Amino acid sequence: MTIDNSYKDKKVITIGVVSELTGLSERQIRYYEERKLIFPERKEGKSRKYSFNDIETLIDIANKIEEGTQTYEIRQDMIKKQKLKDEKEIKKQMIQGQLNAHFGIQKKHYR
Amino acid sequence: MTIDNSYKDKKVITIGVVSELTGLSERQIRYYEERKLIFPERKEGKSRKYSFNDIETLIDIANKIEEGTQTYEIRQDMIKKQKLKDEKEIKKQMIQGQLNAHFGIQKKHYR
DNA sequence: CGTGTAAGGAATTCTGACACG
DNA sequence: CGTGTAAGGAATTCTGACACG
Repeated sequence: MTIDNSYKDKKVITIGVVSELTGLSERQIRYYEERKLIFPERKEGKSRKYSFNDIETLIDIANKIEEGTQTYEIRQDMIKKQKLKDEKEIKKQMIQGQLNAHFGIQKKHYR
Repeated sequence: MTIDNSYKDKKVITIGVVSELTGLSERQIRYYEERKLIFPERKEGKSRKYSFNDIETLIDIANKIEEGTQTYEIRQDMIKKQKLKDEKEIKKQMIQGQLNAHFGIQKKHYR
């Protein structure tokens, strides 16, 4: 689940290819960026570069819009989901911290 | 080993990005194509598109050339390796065929 | 042989704006 | 609100060629 993100997350695809792959117009793709739904990379005033992950996100966005969802709502949902994810991560780290405090040093004995 | 080739093999990257990612000049990248070492995709007279796999291949090529290997030799090696791979695949299928001929139908009884 | 470069053209991408609904 | 489009400019890519070694 955390393996091979190397390719999926690399922002290397131009908007033309993204358009072909998603079936969306370049106008739509740029607009969803304006509405803060996707975040292509841009080096020194150059052209936008997208990742395979961005493409999947775009397909999800397109589906939701077809269902009548507004970009604002989509954004709220994305923020909410991210928040939940962050909280889980923090909890996980806290529990790990507790465990380490109690058993961290002893661990060495087992190995 | 056969999972997630979906991204690695998709030809979606322009030559400019490939150049950045490999450190090779566009001239070099096009030349290696001329020497049949890489095979970008081109739709209707459009620009070349490369995959992440192509990028890895290019890095290997660059290393070999630095060592003094000529493009012709690199190509021969690639052909040889491909041949070995094909032969293994055929053998595998033949053995599978034999097994199926003997036990193929009975398999159903076990399940 | 492998690579650089200048040349001219074609295709791509970008932005800001007007339009419609 | 979400999307199309024409407009003009900038950046990208392409090919064939000459150059060097």
